[in-house]
Amino acid sequence: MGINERKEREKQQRKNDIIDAAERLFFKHGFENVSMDQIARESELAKGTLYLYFKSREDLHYSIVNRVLEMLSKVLKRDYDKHASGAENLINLGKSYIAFSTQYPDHIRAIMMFDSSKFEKLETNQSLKILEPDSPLMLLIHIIRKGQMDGSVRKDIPDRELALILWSHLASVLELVSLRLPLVKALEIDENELLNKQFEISISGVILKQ
Amino acid sequence: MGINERKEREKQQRKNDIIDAAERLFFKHGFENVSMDQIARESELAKGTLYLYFKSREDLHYSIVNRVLEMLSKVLKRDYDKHASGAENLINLGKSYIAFSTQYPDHIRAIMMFDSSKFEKLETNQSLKILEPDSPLMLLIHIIRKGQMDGSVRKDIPDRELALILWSHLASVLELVSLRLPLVKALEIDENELLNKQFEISISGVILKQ
DNA sequence: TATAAAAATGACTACAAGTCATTAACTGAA
DNA sequence: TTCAGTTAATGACTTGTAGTCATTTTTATA
Repeated sequence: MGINERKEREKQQRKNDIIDAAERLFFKHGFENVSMDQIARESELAKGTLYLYFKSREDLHYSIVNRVLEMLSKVLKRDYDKHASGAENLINLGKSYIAFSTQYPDHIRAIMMFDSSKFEKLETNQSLKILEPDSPLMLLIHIIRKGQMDGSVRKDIPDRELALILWSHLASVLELVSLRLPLVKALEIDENELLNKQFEISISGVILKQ
Repeated sequence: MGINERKEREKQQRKNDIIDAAERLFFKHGFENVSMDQIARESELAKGTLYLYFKSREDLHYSIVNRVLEMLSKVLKRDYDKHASGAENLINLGKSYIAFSTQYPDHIRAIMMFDSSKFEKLETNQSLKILEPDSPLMLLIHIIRKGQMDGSVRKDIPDRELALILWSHLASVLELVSLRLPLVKALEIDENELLNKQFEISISGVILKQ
């Protein structure tokens, strides 16, 4: 059945086109300031059509987020070194994430703007993507487990718990820098230094000195 | 002019009454699900009146947040021990904050739900309240500075920077617990343990062993 | 008691999310 | 080719809500 395959491909393509259009507008004007009508116009479709591909505005937003997470995931995996220790990988992962956020500030903003309290407005499977094997969080858990095995990471806290803590630590400072920069500036703090220092603090609480 | 004073007092009172009403509804239904009309009804005023006291819905939300921060500030100050070292005070402050969040989960939710990207919709002076001398953040900076003076806290990172990092670390895990509990549960993690472990991790990266 | 100032009102406007009856495009069989 | 059935797309419409403002009510003052 070649036709059904083609249709499926076209459907995915269209979905991607809509996400592209939404992303363009979002990066330009900020998500808050972009309406579904505008997205429809930008993607050269009627508004109703958007709702054939996305359950809600939130769902569309999350699709952008999700694509960013996939990008991030690829970068993090690329930098993963299977011969290095868990601790080394942990440090690399943090650095990669920070580099990514410097390179794609708009994309990071998109992630940080997503309000997770609206999970119920998503297509049913969407919200569980963070728990899929390929997600950044899962990679982090894997690295921590590895570090606990090779003795370079503390063992007294379960891997999943440690991962969640490190992830949210880094994310919180990224959020500070990408959404609350005025506050950071008001305290006369350099945002890059802030990111690096925070990273050093939480990493030093987790890896074991050899 | 006793009359003007009385009027000012009544104005503040009314403002507080509106915040009370909004808070009741918010705690009951979640902020997203409460309209200005409902708040008007609950506070037995017309909708237009609300806008005499608050510039916008966001401004009203922030006023709730602000009152919570004042509560928190009082608690933290009460637990401040001027005879203890900076490090000890730092640990106490963290514990107090965590205890507060356990005691008043709704209030913490209100803080965490506030979207700081909407600062421009606030009454002009509102957004700067975090930088006022009495705020929790400023108390934290003070404690860190003290610790740096008495040698119980690392000196290589400026006080303001360290404070912001610690604050956002703790806040991020609180957010996880108060807004993203399903994720925490999906990873089979106990939320109280998560809070305590995260606290231990970031604090150990900051205080100096004697 | 009259007048001015301040406070409160709620009908109204503007705008955006989401729906759905209708129309258009495509497909596969006759 | 044609046509019926299916799938995709449309956009006018509904619904809900934030915020406004001309009007009314209340309060202070002379």
